[in-house]
Amino acid sequence: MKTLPHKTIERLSQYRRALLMVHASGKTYIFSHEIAKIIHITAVQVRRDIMLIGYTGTLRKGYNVKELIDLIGTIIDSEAMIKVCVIGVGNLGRAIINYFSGKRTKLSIVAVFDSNADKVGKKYSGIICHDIATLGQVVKQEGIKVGIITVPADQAQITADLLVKAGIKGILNYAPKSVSVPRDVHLEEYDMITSLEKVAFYVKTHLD
Amino acid sequence: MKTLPHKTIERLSQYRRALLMVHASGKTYIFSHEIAKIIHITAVQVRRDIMLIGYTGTLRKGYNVKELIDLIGTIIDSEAMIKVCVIGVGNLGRAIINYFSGKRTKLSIVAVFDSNADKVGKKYSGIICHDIATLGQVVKQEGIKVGIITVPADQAQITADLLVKAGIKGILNYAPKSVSVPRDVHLEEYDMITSLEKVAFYVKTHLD
DNA sequence: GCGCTGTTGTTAAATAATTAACAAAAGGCT
DNA sequence: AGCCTTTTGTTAATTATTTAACAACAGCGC
Repeated sequence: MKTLPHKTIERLSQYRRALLMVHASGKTYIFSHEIAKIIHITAVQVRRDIMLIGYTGTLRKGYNVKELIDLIGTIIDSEAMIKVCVIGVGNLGRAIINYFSGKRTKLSIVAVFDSNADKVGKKYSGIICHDIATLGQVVKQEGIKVGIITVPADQAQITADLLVKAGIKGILNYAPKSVSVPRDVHLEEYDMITSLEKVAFYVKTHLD
Repeated sequence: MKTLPHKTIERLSQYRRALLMVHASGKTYIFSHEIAKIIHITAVQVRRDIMLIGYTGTLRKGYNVKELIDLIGTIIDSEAMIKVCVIGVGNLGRAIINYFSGKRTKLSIVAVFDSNADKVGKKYSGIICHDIATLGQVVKQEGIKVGIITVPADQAQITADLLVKAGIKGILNYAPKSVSVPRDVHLEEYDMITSLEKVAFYVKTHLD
């Protein structure tokens, strides 16, 4: 299969989440427009994405929910479990740990790091907090592949460097400062202030 | 000016953040490639965005940092202060309140809501927490225009409905469930699990 | 002064993503 | 059976965004 569009990858994750809920409710087949409704996009886009991953539904019955969930799993999940760590146990770090724990079988937060001595040794949602000084060691030992940065802006780059040095392959950066990483490390960045300012912008222009 | 691309709006917010730092460091002029370096994008894109907002730099000197900051302000900020509220004082809600308070002059979180009686009446980063039952009243009274949803997934839609009914014009939804709103309310949604799964996907494909 | 270098502003080309269009087929209805 | 409706799968068109290309020009070195 040729490479999937980035946006399709994101939507596949959303489709799965929606389908899991639908599946839990006992429904076995679903139409493209029903999926579209849940995610608030168009049915065409759903069908197109599903076409891209090579799945085929049944005419006039729609897609088999279970099969589609499983297929999306084979596309976006790794065969082996991917281990994740969170650096920075502030409110945001705790929100992520708490919110994420146990939600996915192939993706798991296995370690948390902080520089604050009061937090080291404590458990957060069952995951023990290590001293950030031990990051390299723990990451290598556990085979952690992804790091989520939730430290203050001024420590973002240092943290990213530490992660890269430890052999991490993917970084999700929530610090309000862009970091640089080598080409072979996948980086996603998200800043809440930017999003809020964007909403405010459209609210403003709408008021005019 | 014709309408700016959505992506440009996002970048303007990032440019401003970067420029504020540069300004604080005492630098008065900056080249497009310097801005690009900070944000990790290309210089062409920076110049193009700046062209779109109608600013003109000085050849061989670059852009006047202060002027550019101010111009971006006139584009993305509202003339009057835009008031924002947060619904859901869990870890994520607190992270946002804490992180955002006092960062912008034209955008301010003025109220927080929760349904948990233990939280109502308490202050978070100086902002008092109201009972969610009073949301409509407070929003109207204060003239709040934007709401940030940080409640659990199963309460997301109810919360969105409440906000819309109260007359909110923009919503930033962090609950892991898409909500529907009328056409005239601007909606941004962001889900951390989707982002994490996306990173994991690219890490996986890189390992192959 | 003249050519060289570096930088902007802008138009054009390329790439990415969404939306439209529609043939094909399954099932219901008469 | 024949027709109508619904839904998929796919190709084509459209729209959005990024990237490339390059003219213009300011200042520097000689």
